[in-house]
Amino acid sequence: MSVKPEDFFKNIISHSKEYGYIFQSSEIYDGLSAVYDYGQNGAELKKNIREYWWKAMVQLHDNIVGIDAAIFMHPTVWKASGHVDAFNDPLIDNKDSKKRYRADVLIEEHVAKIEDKIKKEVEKAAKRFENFDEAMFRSTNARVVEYQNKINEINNRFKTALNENNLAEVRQIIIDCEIVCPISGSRNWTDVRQFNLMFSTAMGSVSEEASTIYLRPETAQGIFVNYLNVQKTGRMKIPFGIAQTGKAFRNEIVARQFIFRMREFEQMEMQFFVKPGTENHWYDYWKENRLKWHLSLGLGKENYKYHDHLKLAHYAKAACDIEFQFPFGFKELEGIHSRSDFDLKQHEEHSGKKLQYFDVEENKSYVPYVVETSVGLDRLFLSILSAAYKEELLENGETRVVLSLPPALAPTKVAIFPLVKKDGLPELAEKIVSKLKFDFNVAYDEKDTVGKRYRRQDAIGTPYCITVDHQSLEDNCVTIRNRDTMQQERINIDALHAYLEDRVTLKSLLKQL
RNA sequence: GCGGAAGUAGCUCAAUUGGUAGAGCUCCAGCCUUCCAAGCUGGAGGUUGCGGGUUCGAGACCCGUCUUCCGCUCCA
Repeated sequence: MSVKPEDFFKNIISHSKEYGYIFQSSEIYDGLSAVYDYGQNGAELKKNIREYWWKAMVQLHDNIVGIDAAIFMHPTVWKASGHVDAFNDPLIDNKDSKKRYRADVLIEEHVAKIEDKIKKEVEKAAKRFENFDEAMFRSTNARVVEYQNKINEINNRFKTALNENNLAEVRQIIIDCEIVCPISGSRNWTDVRQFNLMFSTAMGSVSEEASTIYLRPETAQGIFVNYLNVQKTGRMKIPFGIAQTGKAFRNEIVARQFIFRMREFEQMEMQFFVKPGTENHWYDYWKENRLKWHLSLGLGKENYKYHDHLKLAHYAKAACDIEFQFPFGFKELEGIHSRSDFDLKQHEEHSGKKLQYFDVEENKSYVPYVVETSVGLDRLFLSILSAAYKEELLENGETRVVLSLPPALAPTKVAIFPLVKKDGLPELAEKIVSKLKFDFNVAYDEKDTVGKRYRRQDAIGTPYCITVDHQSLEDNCVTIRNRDTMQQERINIDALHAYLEDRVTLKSLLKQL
């Protein structure tokens, strides 16, 4: 590929728009930042990816079932999950170094520094005196008392400021403490801004009755709050899983890189409930199983790798990402997390309901542990699109743009052309269309030269093109042309259905798993 | 959010120091009848991202705003 990487990514974005895959949201009104719409081809591709995931998870596993929980949930759900706190950081920028910090972290670090000073005083004194009484020293030594008062004052001010949501005061604390930026060493700070990563809206028709509810930032909680419903009504035995696909919303500070990080995105998650003590086994199982699923798409083994997390989220015991080589580098595609019993325990606490499982073999109840697989549908879409997009230089010197999508996922499976627009060829082509259209997405095109029509289908990733010629009227055969190799073979019209069935259906992918 | 670059037809790009917005491809109708985008004729498509200002006159200059791309953090 002679194209520069940054141009290559730009070309993919242009191509997506030009061929009806992805449009920017509200484009005629100048667009909306980090929100995108799927066009006529994008919607088909996305639907096919979702369906492949769903079948691989739900249909092929007899112990996994799927649900579709609402986007709106009771506000307490997000208190229990930790999102209200964890997604709520006061941020401040240093104007000189252009670095961004969490205001609370800056203050906490400052307090820690003062505590260090106290510690040093204590250590010095401990060396000087025999029979050293530390508590006595701390309460009487003038310097230490002064330090301690300072710490108390800062902490009190900070706590009050946070409770009152007084961001100006948070900034004032930073200024009063003479906190400097570690990089620039300056005190040239911006205002403190609160970034709530959850979108909120109001429920209720009358404003007094209205209560704030959130648009879910992840689909997982819809599974956890329904865990008992599904387990009981489905007579599920541990280990079992609950799968779900759906929209989630995050008010990202920096949302960028096309559809990689959007404010509204779609997740495909599966929470697997296991007996405590077996979680490591299932964690390893799903790590392997999910990579296998990705590899079945045939986009190249070298484009995937695991990335084990060293720093873990508050709920996690172990976590790893499956990363994909996007045009802008290896980035997270799917996360596999060992979430322990954190979520169900939290919901037990906040709801007051028992969310346990009675294990007949063990003859006791316990809160199951959870292993989660969570993949971003839009990221998956982008990974497939960017691996499929190719600008080829042909032997005759021409270039060809082709989307080598996995045939089972392609929006249009087959295009049917009459070689010329007369002599009864269109009629025969139409006949083939009406025969195939019940089982496959088909396209019909009679405009321009056949070569041009091939290229148009290449550009949207149609895996096969069927051409009806004069000979077809005599021998009932047509040529079928392969998108990737551009090779043609002659095949009887009656054999078309079986030919396509073997090559373009989800079944062909599912069989590999 | 901060800094840098950019925004002209569906796409890629022009437009002399400020003087009537163009080309190629695409698209549509027709001719031709050809198995890999290249023939012929005609046609559609733009309040130059949006709003204001300077000017006799702005695509160009100034201010604001929106959006995209590249860096700085988190995540699916």
